[in-house]
Amino acid sequence: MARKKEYIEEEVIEKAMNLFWRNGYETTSVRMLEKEMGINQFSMYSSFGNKQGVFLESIKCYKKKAKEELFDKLKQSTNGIEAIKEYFYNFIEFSKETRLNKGCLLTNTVNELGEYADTLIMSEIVKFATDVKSHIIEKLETDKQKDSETISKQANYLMVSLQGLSVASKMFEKQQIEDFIESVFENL
Amino acid sequence: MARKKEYIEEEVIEKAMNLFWRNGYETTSVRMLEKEMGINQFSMYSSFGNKQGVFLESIKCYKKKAKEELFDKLKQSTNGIEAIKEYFYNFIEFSKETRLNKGCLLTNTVNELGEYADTLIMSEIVKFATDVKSHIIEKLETDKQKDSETISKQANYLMVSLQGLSVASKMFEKQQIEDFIESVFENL
DNA sequence: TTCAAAACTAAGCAATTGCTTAGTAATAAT
DNA sequence: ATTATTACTAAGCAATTGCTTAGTTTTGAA
Repeated sequence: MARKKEYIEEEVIEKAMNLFWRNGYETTSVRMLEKEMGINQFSMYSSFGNKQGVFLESIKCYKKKAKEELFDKLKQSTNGIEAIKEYFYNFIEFSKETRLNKGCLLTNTVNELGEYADTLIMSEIVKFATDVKSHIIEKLETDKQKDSETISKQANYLMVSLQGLSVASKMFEKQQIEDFIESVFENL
Repeated sequence: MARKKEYIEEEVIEKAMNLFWRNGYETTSVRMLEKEMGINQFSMYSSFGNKQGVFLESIKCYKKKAKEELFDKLKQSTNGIEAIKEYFYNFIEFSKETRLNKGCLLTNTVNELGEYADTLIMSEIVKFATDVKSHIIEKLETDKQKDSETISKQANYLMVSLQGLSVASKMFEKQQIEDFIESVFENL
């Protein structure tokens, strides 16, 4: 009855996600998205509603990639704290760009949009952060000697360190980043 | 011979700086600057050339404030590592906004503009980061027992931690931030 | 083969962006 | 008082923003 789409939504969203990741939300225009996704504006709007819709789908795509390449590996690993350290190094690989890294898409976004960010976008970011933290807590809890207060404090410590890693890897060299990761885990 | 300016450049730049700090570079429009600075676009352009010029002057203003409220205090203090910890807490106070903080203006900027940032702006950011690091190294060196390799590694660790603090304080609550600072200094 | 439904192209919309310019008002040495 | 110099107001510039719409093409059930 009706004409078929000439693109696969998941495929073009992955392209959009990568552009947002490299470029940020505000400075990525609909024209740039058009080019990168390889589809017309009409198609974009009919598939995803508006620019924010494209971004929300991009976040979903990012979460999926992060799950596959970061969270699943963390869960599978059995060597406690060392597994979290591996997670830090995996994140650096995950967010690698050219010479410098592109950070975490969601950390970048909260840093760019701040508290004026759209409610929908913000709640997705908060959900993601909660997820990451719970994965870290889960790993910390494999050490039965730690009381819950220690776990909470160490989880906060690691979460903020991870944020630092995300931003710092966008402007610092490899050596400084590795110094940082090693130092973070020296005392746990 | 000629008419007098009806504003003091340093005064209106401080207002511009605060707007950029709260709002970011790209999302701050010339119209918003006009309102905040209380001067006409013509005056803005005749005093500072263009939007980038206003921002570069805002960076100078930020550096001056940071020197007065952060670096000078750090230099004066004599209690080694503890002084750096004080610096971390002072930064939180320095960047306080409403419920959440507004981070470091320069960290925000590098995170927003990335490597595509204007050369002039980027070099100001790098210079600032170098300054901060040298202040930290200077404080670390007061402990004569530390060899230069330890100092370098600890300086990198503290620099990235500071970046993490800047970003994390924009989205995390006070408790998590304080947990982080305490943990950072537990092992030094 | 017909035809309604959906997807395409491309032109165009109002609003906003950074920036400029034409015209007027204030200043102080002459 | 005149005059050259600078600062002001406010209107307007082209370019870009996110988004829409008019018109055409493809599709497959009837």
